[in-house]
Amino acid sequence: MLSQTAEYALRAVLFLAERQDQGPVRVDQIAAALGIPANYLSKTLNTLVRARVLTSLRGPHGGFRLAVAAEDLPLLRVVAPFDKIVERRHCLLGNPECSDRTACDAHQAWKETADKVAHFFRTTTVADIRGKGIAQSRASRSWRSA
Amino acid sequence: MLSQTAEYALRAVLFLAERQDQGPVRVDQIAAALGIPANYLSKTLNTLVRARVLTSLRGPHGGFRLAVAAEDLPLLRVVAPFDKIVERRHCLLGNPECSDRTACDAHQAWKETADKVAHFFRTTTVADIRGKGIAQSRASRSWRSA
DNA sequence: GCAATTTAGGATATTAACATCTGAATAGCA
DNA sequence: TGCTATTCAGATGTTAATATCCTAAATTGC
Repeated sequence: MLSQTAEYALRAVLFLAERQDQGPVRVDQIAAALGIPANYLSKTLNTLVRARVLTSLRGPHGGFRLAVAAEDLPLLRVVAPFDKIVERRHCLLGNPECSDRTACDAHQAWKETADKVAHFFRTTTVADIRGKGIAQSRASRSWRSA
Repeated sequence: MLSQTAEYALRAVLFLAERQDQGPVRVDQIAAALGIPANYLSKTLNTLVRARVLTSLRGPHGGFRLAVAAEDLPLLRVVAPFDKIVERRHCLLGNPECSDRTACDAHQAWKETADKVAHFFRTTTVADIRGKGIAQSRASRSWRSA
């Protein structure tokens, strides 16, 4: 579903959301806590900095922190730099010319499911899944009412 | 979403479903029609034969055909030999110890979406998406009633 | 049985994802 | 101000997925 890299990114951001008030967190701390290769995570977090999801600070007392409040950070923004979740999902069979009007055979049947997935990543924020034991996310709530 | 290989498999099976009554179809015919590398598709179709999705016939007038009626062939059976769609979807963050009872933070929020995807692949058959312009698949119908 | 055809599948390239290593920037202190 | 420890950043290597090539095995028709 998610690539390894996108999964690392998401887990790291969730970890940072927990420690948002404790100043910058070093990459080796995150890597050790989550069991992720430190140098690779460094590269991944760097990508998130360029995507304005995180801010970084070099030197002693440096590290990473969220650039946005967890409440205003949809999962899509964390994952998008690595996986083309929304775009590639438009056609199950990967047909580039497949739009809603000139639909391939699988398109209509798949569309509804794909929209659910896209909706989840767009509307669920980091804050929504930060605490443990959440019964229902913002995303699933709005589905039910839809 | 789907690996390249799984996508090839699905497109080929859909193509075969269209020609189910016209006898076996050669791999080079399928490959040419769909723009897929022929030798690679040959391997992929061979995997589907071992998975009892297709039957093959060698020699002149040989080729591939569906081993099952399109109505009785869920997309999951076509895709499963290549991608672990259902299994890996249990936890968004790939935590192997993450079950429904000891859920990771993201689990509950993700579960509902993942179930939708799994349900689509399990309940949508090749026949459901064979014809063009299908308004609503079997899968989406049952969601609405749920 | 022989030749033509077509799948089966092993061996080999190529590409992209994943992981590791070296270098650049910052902060604090002498 | 310049030195050193610290930490992020970008370049380099490694593995797995994708694609190609080539030979073997099976089937048909003559």
